[in-house]
Amino acid sequence: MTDGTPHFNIHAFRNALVEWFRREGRDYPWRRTTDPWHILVSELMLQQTTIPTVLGRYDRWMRQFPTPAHLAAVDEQTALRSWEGLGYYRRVRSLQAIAREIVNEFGGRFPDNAEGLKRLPGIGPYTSGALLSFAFNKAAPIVDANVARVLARIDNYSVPVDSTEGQKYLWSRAESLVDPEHAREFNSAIMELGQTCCSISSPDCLLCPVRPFCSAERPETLPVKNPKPQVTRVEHHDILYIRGKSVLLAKCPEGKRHAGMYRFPQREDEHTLSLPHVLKQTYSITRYRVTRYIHHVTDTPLLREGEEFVPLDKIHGLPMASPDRKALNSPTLGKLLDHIR
DNA sequence: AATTCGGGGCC
DNA sequence: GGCCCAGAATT
Repeated sequence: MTDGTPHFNIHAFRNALVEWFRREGRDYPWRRTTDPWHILVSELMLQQTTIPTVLGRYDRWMRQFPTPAHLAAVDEQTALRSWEGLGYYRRVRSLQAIAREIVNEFGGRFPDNAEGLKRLPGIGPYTSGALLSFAFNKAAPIVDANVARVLARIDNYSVPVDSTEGQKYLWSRAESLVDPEHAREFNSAIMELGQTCCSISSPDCLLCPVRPFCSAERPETLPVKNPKPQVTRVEHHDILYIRGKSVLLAKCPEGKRHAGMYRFPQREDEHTLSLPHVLKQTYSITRYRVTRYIHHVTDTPLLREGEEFVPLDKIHGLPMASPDRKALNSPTLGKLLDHIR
């Protein structure tokens, strides 16, 4: 059933969804504000990151950087350190670049149109629509994983939602559905529906406010997605080398993964590999399944580009990826580092 | 059109 | 362990 059929009354659909949201919608910090800076921070944090994770970080970030000027004023290292643990660190670089542009070029004001917003780094179709609707209450469409799931089910649409054709269809559909009178609430509502009634594996259609408008025959089988890339297993060998009260760390180069962040130096030579490891970790990063060994080196290693000795009391302030921070805070390494504390 | 970029939470 | 996510940028 689509809005071309006599059964689909678009006004009734919008009203049912918005009224349900007014009753049942959950309270998030980013739903208590229309300040574009606060909305922008929440949207960048939430890109490919779950609400529970962001809830644990959002308020602290907003206290530290209450305005674009606050983030614009600190160095990149500080921004990365504050983002630590959230991953996809390009997001915080984009956020800081936006903050500086807003302050220095736009007199502290955000663009309120899609063309202006999409020119900013890290802002694509979704985040642009989110800012326009959540901050400015403009009738811009949004399509995220929640909206894609809801729309695919409502239309019983079985083309992969992550295909070009699927994306084109969903964006067009979202644009035709968004309520021009209540854009902010409508977009919040359709996302909320995807998180609650219209969840992935066990949709609760009995509680769904828009069930009369839904064509899904087997909702749990929708949406269809393209297959994921295969997981590759890799092994990394890194070193812990202590000199005086300092530890040898490497700064990750620009343009690569974890750019600007610090890590334990990598060594894959036979001598290092022959040393027993003091720590073994396994973790996943994007499509890689990593087994990582940290070897305790006592002979002075040859220093490489980007490697430097960092006093132990300075390491806390440097940005590190989660596995490295966890390694540093592990009891095993902690015991070794206690000697130089 | 495919790949790169993290990490935590959940099952 | 595998799966998922309030995506965007790059190749």
